[in-house]
Amino acid sequence: MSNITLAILAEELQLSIATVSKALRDSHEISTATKKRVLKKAKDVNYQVNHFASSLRKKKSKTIAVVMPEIANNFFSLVINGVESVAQQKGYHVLIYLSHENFNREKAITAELQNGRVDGIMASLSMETTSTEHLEELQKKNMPLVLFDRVAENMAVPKVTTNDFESAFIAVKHLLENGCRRIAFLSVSNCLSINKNRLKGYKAALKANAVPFNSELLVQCTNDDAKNTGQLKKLLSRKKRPDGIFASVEKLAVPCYEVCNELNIRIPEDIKIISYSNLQLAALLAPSMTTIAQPAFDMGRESASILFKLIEKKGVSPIPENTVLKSTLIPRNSTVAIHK
Amino acid sequence: MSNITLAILAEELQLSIATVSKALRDSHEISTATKKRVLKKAKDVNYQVNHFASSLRKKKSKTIAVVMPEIANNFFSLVINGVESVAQQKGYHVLIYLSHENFNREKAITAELQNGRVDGIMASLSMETTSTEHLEELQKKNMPLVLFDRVAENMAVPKVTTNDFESAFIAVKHLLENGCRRIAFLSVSNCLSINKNRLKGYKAALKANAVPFNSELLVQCTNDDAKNTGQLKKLLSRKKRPDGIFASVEKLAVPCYEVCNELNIRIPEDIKIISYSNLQLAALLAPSMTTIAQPAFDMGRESASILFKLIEKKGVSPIPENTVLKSTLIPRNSTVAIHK
DNA sequence: CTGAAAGCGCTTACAG
DNA sequence: CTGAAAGCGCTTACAG
Repeated sequence: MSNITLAILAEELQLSIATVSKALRDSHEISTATKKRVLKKAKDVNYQVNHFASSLRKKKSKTIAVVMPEIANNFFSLVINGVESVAQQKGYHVLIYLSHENFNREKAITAELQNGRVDGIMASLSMETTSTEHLEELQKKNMPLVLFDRVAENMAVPKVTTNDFESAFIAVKHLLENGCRRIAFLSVSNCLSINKNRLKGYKAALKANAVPFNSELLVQCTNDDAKNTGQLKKLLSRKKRPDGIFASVEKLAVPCYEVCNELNIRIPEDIKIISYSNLQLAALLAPSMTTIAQPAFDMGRESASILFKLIEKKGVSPIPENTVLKSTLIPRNSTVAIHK
Repeated sequence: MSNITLAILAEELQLSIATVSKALRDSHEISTATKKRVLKKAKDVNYQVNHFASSLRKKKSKTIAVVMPEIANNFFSLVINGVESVAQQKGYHVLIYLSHENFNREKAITAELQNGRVDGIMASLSMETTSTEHLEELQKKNMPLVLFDRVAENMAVPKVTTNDFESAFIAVKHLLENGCRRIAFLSVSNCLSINKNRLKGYKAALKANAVPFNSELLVQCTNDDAKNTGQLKKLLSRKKRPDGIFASVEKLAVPCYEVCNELNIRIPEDIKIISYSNLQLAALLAPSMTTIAQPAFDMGRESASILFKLIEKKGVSPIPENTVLKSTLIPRNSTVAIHK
């Protein structure tokens, strides 16, 4: 990367570096004629500001980091899409880091981001994350931080979530109304607030319908697909097996379908399934899957907007706001009541 | 972001900045005792090297950019996953840029990356891209560049692709063997080499089976989902409608299913469908979809590895290598022959 | 309106 | 083994 510097430009134009620099950033101190000359030359030789020098001097990087558990997942890639849409518009660059649901990895990532490489951070926590010291470290350094979806409720930072209690309540109510009485709640971690809220919604729906809560129907899954499938097989092989499944993550729904196929359990006749998912394809499954769609793109866009406000210290209330977006229940054939 | 600098560290340790800097990077010039002291202190106060100062000085950013058409797509998110796996291991940071299949956006992105912000670039071209001047600009500046999947064949840079001719040949052969005679090829752009190769494979398979080529069955799709659906509706409403569909992109297969449902065209009885796709879920569709799975994760990992070699100028042959990975045909129910 | 100079925080060739 | 000094390429307060 041999590059053109301000010094070279200044030399060729017979101007000082300062003048060229100011002309390039359209300073009012510089005459229009000079600006024109400089701009033309800069364009001709394809001059590009050295980002490191500029960032070092200005102490701003115009870069944000998005830290999340994974990316090969419709939800998170839609989030990135949303983030990119704002970032691009505001001239920010987006670094991506994946924790792979691993707490230590998440800690290592946030530790590395403290050196000013980024102006702000968006994070969605790993399923293993129970402590928030690594995030508080960022706060202490005044690093703008926004949490999304899988947030730490106790932290005083802006959070963007969906209405987890409500959507779980509605989903479980939907299952109950379609005749389910033994509804298994598949979750991915019981540490995260998102799951706590969904569990609360689940319990509240049961209570509202006078269905007793049964802790045996809470299944905690992991990041290991094979293990999860095994666990589900066990669950669905029980004598008193569930007649409804409420999956808190898209990736848990797929093995449910697979295990049901394998064990000849009919959906929705024998068991009804509903899952959080953003896949359009859910409509084409056999049977089509009832889903709760989270506004993933909007979450990304919203989180990024808040982060940029925070970075630019514009219109930010001293008390961090919680933004709660609404998920949508999309009823399909995996939960319809079968009238015999 | 109030930060600890080398100067502060040096002050507290009563050492020179140079010594502290060298100690931190484990220079052989520094005594073990001093190194220990410095390292301990650095850890205590959570010192982090300022990335911009360091990058400016060393002219290396330890950052790469991945430029691609979109991300809310299983293929590209799996690619990112692969990239991240190598980047993380090699201590590189990953910037993501989306062209949204827009040529001008792609040009703007690559133009912005010329200022040394990144040490290298991985790119997959937009469906609108027909000229490669913007990439040649990067080459001229000696920016390490690797193209993947949607590559510009004429450029002398390392390319990572899949065996598109072969996989198309096999897919079309599969359709022919299952009785199809009028096979529609849905493509996304005829500029990209990937499509040219797939088209060649398509034609070769027809020829090998003595089925005449019919240009009416080539359907060029766009980035506009609604438009594509309309086009497909027209195609499938024709009197002499196709009896087989070969979709070159995952996102074209889904509307095929939808339109078939709408028009009461049975899959696979009336029409057989095969598509490039990496979705596991394809197995759970109604009917399960025959796919050609591209090794997306491997492509990401491989491209990134080559890029890092290029950056570090280790073991790079003067002639850029073409890496061709193999896709896999996974036969499912959307293409099985129905024996009456 | 233009320019000289300081300094952002680091790394490294050189001196001692 | 340690340190003084130059310099990466930029921005900006200040002088003229």
